[in-house]
Amino acid sequence: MSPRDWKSTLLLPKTEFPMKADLPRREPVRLARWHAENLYGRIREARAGAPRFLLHDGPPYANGKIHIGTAMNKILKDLVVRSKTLAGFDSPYVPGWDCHGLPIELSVDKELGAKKREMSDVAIRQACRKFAEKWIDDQRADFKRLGILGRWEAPYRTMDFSYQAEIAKAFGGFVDRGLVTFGFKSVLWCVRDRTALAEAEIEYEDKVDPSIYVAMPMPVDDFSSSVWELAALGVRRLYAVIWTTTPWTLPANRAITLGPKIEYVLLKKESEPGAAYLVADALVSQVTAALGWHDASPLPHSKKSGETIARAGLAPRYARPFASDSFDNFGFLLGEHVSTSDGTGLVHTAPGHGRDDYEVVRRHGIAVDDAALCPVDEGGFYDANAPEFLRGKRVVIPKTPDQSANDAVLSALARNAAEASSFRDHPEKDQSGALLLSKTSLSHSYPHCWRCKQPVIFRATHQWFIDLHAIRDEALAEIHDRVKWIPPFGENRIGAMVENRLEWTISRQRRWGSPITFLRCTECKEKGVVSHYPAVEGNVGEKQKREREDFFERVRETFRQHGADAWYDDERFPPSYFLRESSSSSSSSSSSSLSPACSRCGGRSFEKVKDILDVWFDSGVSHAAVLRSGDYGLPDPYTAKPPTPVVYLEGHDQHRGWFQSSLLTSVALTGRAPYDAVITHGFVVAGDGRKMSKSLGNTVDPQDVIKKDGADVLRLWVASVDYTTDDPVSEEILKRTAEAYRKIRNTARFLLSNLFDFDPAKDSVPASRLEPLDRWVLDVAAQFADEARDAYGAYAFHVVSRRLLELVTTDLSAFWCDVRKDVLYVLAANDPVRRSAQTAAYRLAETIAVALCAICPFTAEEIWEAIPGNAANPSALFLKSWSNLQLPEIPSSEREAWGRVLALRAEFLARLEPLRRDGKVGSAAQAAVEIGPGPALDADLALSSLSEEKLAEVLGVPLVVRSTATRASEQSDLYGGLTLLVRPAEGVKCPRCWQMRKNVEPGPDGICARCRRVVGE
RNA sequence: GGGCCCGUAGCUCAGAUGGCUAGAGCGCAUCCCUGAUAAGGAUGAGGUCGGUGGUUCAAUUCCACCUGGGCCCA
Repeated sequence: MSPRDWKSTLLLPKTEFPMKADLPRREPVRLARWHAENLYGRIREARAGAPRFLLHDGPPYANGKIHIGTAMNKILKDLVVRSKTLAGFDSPYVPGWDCHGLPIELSVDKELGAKKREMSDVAIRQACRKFAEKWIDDQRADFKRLGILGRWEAPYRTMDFSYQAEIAKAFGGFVDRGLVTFGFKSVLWCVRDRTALAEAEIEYEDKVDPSIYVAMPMPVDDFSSSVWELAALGVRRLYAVIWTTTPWTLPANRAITLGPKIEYVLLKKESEPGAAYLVADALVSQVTAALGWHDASPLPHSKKSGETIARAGLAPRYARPFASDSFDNFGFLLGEHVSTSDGTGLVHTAPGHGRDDYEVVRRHGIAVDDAALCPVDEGGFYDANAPEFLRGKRVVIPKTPDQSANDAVLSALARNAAEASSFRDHPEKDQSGALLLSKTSLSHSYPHCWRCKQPVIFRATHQWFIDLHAIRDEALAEIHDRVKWIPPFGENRIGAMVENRLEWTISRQRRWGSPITFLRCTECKEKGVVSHYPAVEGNVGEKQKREREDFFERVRETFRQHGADAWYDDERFPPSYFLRESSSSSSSSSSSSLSPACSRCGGRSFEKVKDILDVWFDSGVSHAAVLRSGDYGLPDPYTAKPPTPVVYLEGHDQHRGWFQSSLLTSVALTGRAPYDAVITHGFVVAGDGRKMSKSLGNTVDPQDVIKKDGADVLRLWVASVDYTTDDPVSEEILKRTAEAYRKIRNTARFLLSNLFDFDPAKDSVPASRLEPLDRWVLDVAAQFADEARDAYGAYAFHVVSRRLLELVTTDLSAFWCDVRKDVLYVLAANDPVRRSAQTAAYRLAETIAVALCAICPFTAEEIWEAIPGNAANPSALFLKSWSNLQLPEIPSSEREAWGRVLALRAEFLARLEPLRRDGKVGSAAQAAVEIGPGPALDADLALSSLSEEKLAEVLGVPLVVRSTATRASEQSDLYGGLTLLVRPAEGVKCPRCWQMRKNVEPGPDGICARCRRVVGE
């Protein structure tokens, strides 16, 4: 006869909650339900009227699949939104997309191929729109799959008609403030395709160019004599030596740039008494070697810094070549970009043909607005601004040697060299007296057009700018005084960038974007004059101001209705369309109102400017287009009372990008920063800390993680890293994350499985009647909840996830759950002690679900709905807040007492180990403890209401004996030398509760007295 | 080349204003349990705190330089 089956009399855990998460399969099901029941909308309704908190989405660019960095960014945002909701706020989230711009246009170019040439602007733009829409759909599906909660059915898109209208309005606002200017700027230019190129359209390839040294004469006059003791040095002729690989830019020379800290000397040749050549001290040997000047050496006491030379303050100081007036130049300028790694340390500066050149001139406050600064036309030919004998020569890719600008320039210079008198009156001679000192050739890396593969040039072209001078101080004040930067170094970073930024070039010669809505007078254009309507200048009369306002309002209305495509549709919306009076204009217009005229020539024929705005302008005005306009279901956060806090959260690369464009536009238009706080995160890198790249094969694809582990694991990873630095991700790291996930899941499952017969309404034990151990564990949960709430408040998500994991592993799984099994399984269902433990388990499960609901929403809800009483309305979890958690706390004295008791437990476990090693006991359940006398311990036990019996439960042993004897060998460090003896427990293992008991009944079916009482019979 | 930032055990993180044998969780090793079971528990081994120099009675913590890495510029 087999022994009786006591197991069936136990209340063993029971649950439907699966141990295996199977997230890749289950998450989509839950997602579909959230969508079907409009969870986002329900949360909005439930939180209506609550204090509002606004995370404003920075729009990702709609041209490809999301990568791990995009995923992390969106998950972090979701953590903010969900944790704020959890904190009781109404925290809406309207996701957005950045839709205009070059990358999309280029992709569409590629798709269209030759067809593009026959397509209208509007048709091209529609193709771009389709392309963006496709990727928005793709990305939206991925974001939703990540569990990001938001207004996905109505996101904002910078190509929305309403958004385009707001862009145009914002642009008008800039014009109104007088911040928009028009001028020249050096941009990359392909002379074959006759078009400006963006950095992304450039390929670097080797090219052979002339390498020349040129000496430009400096007059021996008051200026030069104020710097050097020329008379004493015996100098009668003075030259500044420059080096260049683009001789064709010499006719555009306007300055020589020196390094402020670089030391310069005067070189003298034995063979050429009376002449001196200015070069950088550090480059003397390099230059003399290159020129073959074996007899050259620096003049004594001629060493001067660039700063000294340039600041001497007397102009002009050198003769520039190829000019009718050689002294018509900006003289010596200072530039930090000057180096002594090659050349002469004196940089030939042509603001019409170089980016640095342009910058250095602008930084000296010199306007670059004269067409003569760039004597090269669209095809790369010298134009009327070049000396007559150079006109028609081509600066790059000449078809014949005769057409070569470089050759023409070099021979003109050569005619000067060595004072060859026979050329004195040659018509194709440079008159400045510049000397070609040396000409060799050099192979170097040079930018080429990616389409036609030809070398490109820098060429000054008409561009639109936003002048940042007027708003810089305001912007800096906002950066430093209003905005909270998280982490704090963001303040430095963006502050330095804004301080050093000269201007914002906002025009692009492209089609896919929001247009710069100005008209240009065609009559003036024929005369080579630029005249715009409405007035560009800030300082205009009332009438012009009103005209301008009307015009931009007309544009805004049109775009709102028809989109910015209207600007490109000259048939339906000719220039005159925009010149009609705005419908919102209040003036009683006479029916015979004349269309406006060009302020310069009085002409009435206009064409549209077809440049588009820099895409950073588009996304930069999202605060206006999305937050202020009301077009996307959001009440204006800035005028709300009290104002709604607005937070931006992006990678720290956006200090130069969106954070800055948003700040500048908002300051210019409204005088304040658009955000109250800016959170930045680092970049996702590979496991070894290096950047991810497809060629290295070290990328992690979010799709793969979702397919393998599920979105919740990816989310837990995001929540576990300190996002303020770079964030490595690798298979190993994700494996660790998945393990942590399983730990949390299994512990929750244990709690749930012990609630199968628990009805919270009927069976809950009030806090005052909870068992000491359960009071303690709920206090631990309360402490955790406080810390988690604070950490969420500080956006320190990794602190939340770490603390949650610690709670779950240490306090729950390894201790409370383990020790509580006896009570939960063995006692009668309704035993108050068991109900106490269940009450604790119930609250703990709730706590885990709530704490986890932002980090792992799928799993949190799964836990939540498995809690008794919640199945009917699982997503109610997402309407909970911390205050819904009922976690009784205990006095700190009791908490501290528990701390010491648990130290006693640790000591006991350590002392148990030798017995286990010797095979005397298997586990704590087979051990007994004899504890010596200790008044301090007695006090702690009293504080924590622990009888000897309950202390035994805490230690997980069947018996604790207090003895009066003190044996030195058993002394511990606790309680001033408390004695602690661990030994095998006496008695017999009860077949029902598996505890070692002395009171087990004899016979094959004998059980202990406690079990007998439970079982009855 | 410049600006900003980062570098604590295999992994993720703690380590106010410099001060005990640098901590936690995970992982790992060994052991236990088999009534959370493709689970659970215990114990333990792991760190020249990126490197060098300096300030100090004392530095992971302050300073300088170097090195590796990231972002943004040039």
